[in-house]
Amino acid sequence: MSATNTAVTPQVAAPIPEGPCGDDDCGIRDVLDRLGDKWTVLVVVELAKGVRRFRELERAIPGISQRMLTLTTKRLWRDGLVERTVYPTIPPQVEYRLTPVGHSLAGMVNGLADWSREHKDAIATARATWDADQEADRL
Amino acid sequence: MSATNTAVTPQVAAPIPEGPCGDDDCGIRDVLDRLGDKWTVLVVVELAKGVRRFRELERAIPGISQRMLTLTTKRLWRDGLVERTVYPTIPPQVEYRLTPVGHSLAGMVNGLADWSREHKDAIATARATWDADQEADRL
DNA sequence: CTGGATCCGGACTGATACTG
DNA sequence: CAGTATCAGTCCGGATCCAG
Repeated sequence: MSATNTAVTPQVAAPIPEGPCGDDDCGIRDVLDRLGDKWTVLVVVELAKGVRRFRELERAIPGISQRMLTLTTKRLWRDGLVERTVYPTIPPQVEYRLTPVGHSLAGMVNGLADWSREHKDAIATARATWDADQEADRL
Repeated sequence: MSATNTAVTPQVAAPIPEGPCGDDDCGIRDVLDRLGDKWTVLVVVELAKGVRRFRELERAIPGISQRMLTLTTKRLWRDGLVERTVYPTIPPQVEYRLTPVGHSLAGMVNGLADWSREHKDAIATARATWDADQEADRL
């Protein structure tokens, strides 16, 4: 961090060659990186329905592992999208709920879900057609 | 897929063996898997501005490799989100442009971008605060 | 109940070299 | 210019065991 002495530092310390950011691709990445991972969206959707405890989330999202649930909720918590309330009882009890920002994200996600449902068939069809064409071309 | 005798051909017959699918997490995965990978969004955003050739896309998206651009465009093409026009000239020339469906996706993406820009700071702040708190707790 | 720590296999990505 | 093929490095996700 001390810029005073670091004369050379042959490190590849140039991983921020971001350039474009001209119109639309500015902070998109931040959001999509999160939406990209399998579970974040599902957790958000589930929490959009109301307050949930750890176990409840786990049960509500078939296939998620404790590890992933922990990581996902932690990230959402860290980003201020989820509020985490701990009751120091025995056994422990932790409640998760969306913050206002989290709710707005849930809104976006629902928009995506709508789009997805709306174009799902079209995409599937296009894909099938494409595959068929490729097959045909090779023969 | 050549259905020889399919009398009815239940196109959408697949009831989607998904477990939950109760409200919102039906086909979301399909879309987000695509939005998740680093480049798809950027390509879509770029193509939303107009027709682009391969090289143009490559230049417009700093950091993308030919390989990734090829894969990304191919996937979008396959899904019917992008149209691919080949001019058998010398040298070859290939144009990419969004299909109507692709444009609607671009619309969604822009919505995400707006949301992202709107809450970017809030998230950054929350994250910083969170990190600080964690630090504090350990001391 | 909640969640941290570790091991490990698979998927995705990027760099490079080659073809038409 | 447009695209394919190969290879190696990285990271994510899942399973498991352990702790408060």
